Amino acid sequence: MPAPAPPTRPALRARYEARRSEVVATAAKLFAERGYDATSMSELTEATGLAAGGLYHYIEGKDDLLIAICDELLEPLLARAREIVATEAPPVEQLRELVAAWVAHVVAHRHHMLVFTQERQAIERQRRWRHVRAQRKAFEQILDEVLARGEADGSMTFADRRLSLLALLGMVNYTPQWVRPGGRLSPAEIAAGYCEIVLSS
Amino acid sequence: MPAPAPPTRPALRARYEARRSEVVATAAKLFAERGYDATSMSELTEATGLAAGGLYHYIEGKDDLLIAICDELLEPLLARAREIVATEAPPVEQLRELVAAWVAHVVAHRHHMLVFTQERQAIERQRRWRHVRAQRKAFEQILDEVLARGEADGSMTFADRRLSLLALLGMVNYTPQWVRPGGRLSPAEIAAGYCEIVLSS
DNA sequence: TCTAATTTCGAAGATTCGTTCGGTTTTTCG
DNA sequence: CGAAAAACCGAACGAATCTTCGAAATTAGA
Repeated sequence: MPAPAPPTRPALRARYEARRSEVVATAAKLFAERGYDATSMSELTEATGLAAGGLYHYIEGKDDLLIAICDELLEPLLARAREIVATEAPPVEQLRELVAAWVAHVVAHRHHMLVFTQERQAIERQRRWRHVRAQRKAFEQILDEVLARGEADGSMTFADRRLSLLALLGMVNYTPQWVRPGGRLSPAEIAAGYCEIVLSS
Repeated sequence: MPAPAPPTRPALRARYEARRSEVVATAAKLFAERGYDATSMSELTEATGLAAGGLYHYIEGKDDLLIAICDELLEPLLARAREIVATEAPPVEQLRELVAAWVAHVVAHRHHMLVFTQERQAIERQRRWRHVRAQRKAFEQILDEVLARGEADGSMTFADRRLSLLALLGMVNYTPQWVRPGGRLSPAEIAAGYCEIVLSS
């Protein structure tokens, strides 16, 4: 997973990874604003303060950045989602927790999320894109299972559960396109609103 | 609006416009599959059967295609939406008609719609992108006004009307990413499902 | 302090891409 | 038919791109 020349000295690993993560975050911002293919490496060198050679010390190539952005977005979200569904809480409560964590994550990592949703074709032409797809599918399955348990115990009602899942995915994935930091609604309020819309059928 | 060399003979205008529209549709398919920046003009010449020079008989440049795709998508949809809200029907009925027409349009023009939603940054760096933005805003305002009228006469209830509008936009805009021609649900069923989700708060 | 590891530099190279333009073929219609 | 318009061709150009590589500068740790 790490780039071409990760340091062998253990003490330097942390600094290296932190710097790499900075580079990835800078790339996420640029890619979200201008698009992946339209962002040149020279724009990235300018934004990071590194020269071309220095940049390639932390990444394998431009492709690598796309996968890194998705990984940094999906891995912690998926971990949190697994924590929540491991709980004994009833399905409705689990769903509220899931959507709250999800929306908060999406808002906090707007740039990563915008790259993830807007650059689908660019991601799909990378070598390691199946890993990203697997993580996305895993998260969607966790959601679906919670909806299914809620439907089974009668605490949720859906005209078509699959459509409700897709609607929820659409809502949340669209959120980073309109949220503004310090906007009228907090992430928690947005999440609560989405839950009410989906659950009150 | 037309490309560099539109025919002066009136009888040929129709054929010219039809061929141009074919080119735009072919471009929409390629852009939707591979992304705008990642699609080369030589791929487009191969897909259209035209050579480079012949292609530029119908378009001003690669940029032009992006705007043309959005225009062909939004113009008829906006016209239909204006027809619907000019009706005397109650807000709930108007909303159902709007969403039905919208979803049907989005499914019928999946490729155009995928380009419109996925290539936002590419569109925004074009000269004529404000026209596209205005059409999108106009459609969203029509939707918002219908929701507002429904809320005013008590036929609809929203915890937060703005959030319900954004949720609806998210659902429908996400639809082309998962619909398959001949899938389990018809566009009409999808639209009805979305309306139920949004209205039953 | 000294050395080996790490970080950074930046010009050069190879490739790809969008567009142009002079000319040719096909079609229209008087 | 025949002349003007329309449609089309495809090689070539200039610009922009990502990545490489050898060397220099900096830093860590003994």
